Amino acid sequence: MSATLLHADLDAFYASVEQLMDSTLRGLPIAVGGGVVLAASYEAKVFGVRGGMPGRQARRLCPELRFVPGHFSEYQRLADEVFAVCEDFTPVVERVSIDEAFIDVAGSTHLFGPAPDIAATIRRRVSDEIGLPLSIGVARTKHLAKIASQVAKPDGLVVVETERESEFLHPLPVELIWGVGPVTRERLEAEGITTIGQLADADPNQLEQLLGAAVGAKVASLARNDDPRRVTSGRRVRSLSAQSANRRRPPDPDFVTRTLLHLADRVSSRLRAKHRMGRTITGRVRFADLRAVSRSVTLAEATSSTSIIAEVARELVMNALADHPEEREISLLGVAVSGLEDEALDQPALPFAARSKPVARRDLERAVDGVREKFGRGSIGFASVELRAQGVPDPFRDLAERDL
DNA sequence: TCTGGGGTCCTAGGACCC
DNA sequence: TCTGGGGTCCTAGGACCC
Repeated sequence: MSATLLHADLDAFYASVEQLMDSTLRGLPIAVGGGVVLAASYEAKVFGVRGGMPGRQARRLCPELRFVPGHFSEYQRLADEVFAVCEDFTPVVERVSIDEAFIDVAGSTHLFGPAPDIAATIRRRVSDEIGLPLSIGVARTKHLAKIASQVAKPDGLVVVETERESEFLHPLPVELIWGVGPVTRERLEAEGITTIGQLADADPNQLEQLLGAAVGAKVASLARNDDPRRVTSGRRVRSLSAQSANRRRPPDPDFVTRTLLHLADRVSSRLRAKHRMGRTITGRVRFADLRAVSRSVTLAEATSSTSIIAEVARELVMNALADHPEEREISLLGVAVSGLEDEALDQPALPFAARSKPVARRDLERAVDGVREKFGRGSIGFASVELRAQGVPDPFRDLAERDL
């Protein structure tokens, strides 16, 4: 088997788009966002600015940092253009997020040449035609290709020849393995394991002891370079959720009710748009100290109803709050729906009054969906007005919940 | 003045059934 | 009557990814 699998990853994507659209931003440390850094340019990363970082901290690290508001619909449009270029070479393109994808060119090399040449052509075309830097890793497996693209950044191409895989992999730090985050890295380091090579040599039983059966086995097999995953397009979503952080405040029942209605509305309208319903509803609360708790319940029947999801979530959150009377303030509320099923067939065209209550309610909510489709989300809705004023802009939420 | 939002998968204990 | 094992579902929490 040869190296025909590509991992393509747009560099500092949101920030690169802003620099593309406004040439005066090029070469400058910029951050997309305000209260929170959603993305930082490479010039800003040099100072230690990272995505997810509070704006204040970022300013402290880099006083000349320029904050720019996001152009969220542009991000979607440009990313789609980039991966359309990839699809000129093969239909086997698996988007894993807005800014990255796996591409299997095994069936295309007889037309377009060796995989590294295809990768170089894609990079050149994306640069010439769209103007964005794209890093690509080429290897025999997904895992190696992904690591190669990380090593290639910024704006580079790294090819891992099949006969040099161990040579490439073993000196690299363990945190480059997909699934090794801060906690796992720390645990491994405590055992003296810091490189992938050391991990590959470690006793599998010891790793399972240390990390749990599943994580231990996965990490060990990736370190030993055993990764059978194929490139596939079209996985179905397994859960949908919405949450909103707020300034610390007492859990006033009225605020909780209105916020959960808004969140339930976001989740349920997405469910209805996908013709899906869910049986398990989860309510989440985060307290002032950032400790979070959740309560969930599985219903006898799946639902996509705004009012049912909102009401159940309210009960769950109220129960969670009652279990923690010592907590005086909350900092986040969330709603999730899982256990998804395809929507049941509609009830036949009974007269409105003769339909069951849930179906009548769903018809009402569908009507709301229809108005929004025509006039925009803000045109009609549940408790959305006050929520818009706080936190992250809705266009970013829309982007985060997009379908790839 | 301690960090956004949307996801996936795993674990562990308990309930319940056979 | 007691003991045992296996399987599945549910719930709460956690690690990790983009």
